Amino acid sequence: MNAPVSTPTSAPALTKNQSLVFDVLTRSDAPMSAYTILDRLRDHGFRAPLQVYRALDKLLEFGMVHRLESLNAFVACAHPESECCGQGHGHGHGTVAFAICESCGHVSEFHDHEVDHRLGDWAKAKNFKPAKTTIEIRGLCGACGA
Amino acid sequence: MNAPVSTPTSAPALTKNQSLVFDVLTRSDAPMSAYTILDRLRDHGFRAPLQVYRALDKLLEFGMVHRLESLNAFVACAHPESECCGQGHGHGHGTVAFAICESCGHVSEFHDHEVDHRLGDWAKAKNFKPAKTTIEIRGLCGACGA
DNA sequence: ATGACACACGTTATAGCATAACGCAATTGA
DNA sequence: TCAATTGCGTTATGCTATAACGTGTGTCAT
Ligand SMILES: [Zn+2]
Ligand SMILES: [Zn+2]
Ligand SMILES: [Zn+2]
Ligand SMILES: [Zn+2]
Repeated sequence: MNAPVSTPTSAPALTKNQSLVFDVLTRSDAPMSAYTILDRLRDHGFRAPLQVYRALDKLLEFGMVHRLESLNAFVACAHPESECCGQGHGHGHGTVAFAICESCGHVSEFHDHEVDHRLGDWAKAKNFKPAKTTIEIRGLCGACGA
Repeated sequence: MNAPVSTPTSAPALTKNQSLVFDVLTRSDAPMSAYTILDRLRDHGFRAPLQVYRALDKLLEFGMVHRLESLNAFVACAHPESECCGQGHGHGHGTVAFAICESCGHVSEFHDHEVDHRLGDWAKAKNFKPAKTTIEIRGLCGACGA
């Protein structure tokens, strides 16, 4: 009874908990910490952090959610579904960057091919095998900037 | 008696605690968490996390130490002291990137002008005012890679 | 000198983020 | 049917970071 529920749409089937977490993140206009998500889902039966973390682990694996390392928080993926450097797993997007407004909390997700290549070249030159790349710009968005 | 001690060399004068923390980080060949630093300094009178965090805050401000967001850990700056995009504060280096080996823990700090500009251009186009940029590549270093 | 101020420090307590370890239930596939 | 896998719920624990309080010490203007 806890198995993922298949849908007629695309994307991997989500379990109930995964759907709940994903919905909360999707509706939010700012990153959320795992504990904030937990609080939003108390009414839906969530009682412990692990319920959230387990769902997040899967959503991250599916590429439907991103973790913001500099914030210890999570956002729903904002990709237009299909991007240039599809790289195999899940949603299929390569390295992505985030611009995080420290005033209003808004996050812009974007991909810059050039940056990606440039870092790839450095890695190749140093014989470094990249697994996951984090790019986060903290600052003030257009609406909040002086 | 707790004021910074002036030295004949360059760089800002460090207090005793700041020096101790910086020395530990400098001697380490891998990033250290604040609590690991604390443990290393018990013999020197450190008893509480705040002693470490306060020293780290200053060292970060001076640009002598960097925080690795994806690791919640800290490293001594590995710059050759003077770099291209000096940007005012402290040591005077612009945005820097880190390649972190997930096997041996070794960290390479580098600066890529092109990447820096590219992200700057994106920000300018979006009217986003960057304050601090994080770039971290996790993977396997040349020595550890298959 | 004396007071105001800034700053480093030490201590205790608390807040916030993340995982370990256990056992149960349902699904899958041999 | 049996074993392997996956998701789930619960309790306890560990790691990371800061709040709030008070102390001592230099600096500098009065
Ligand atoms: Zn995305
Ligand atoms: Zn904003
Ligand atoms: Zn540096
Ligand atoms: Zn290595």
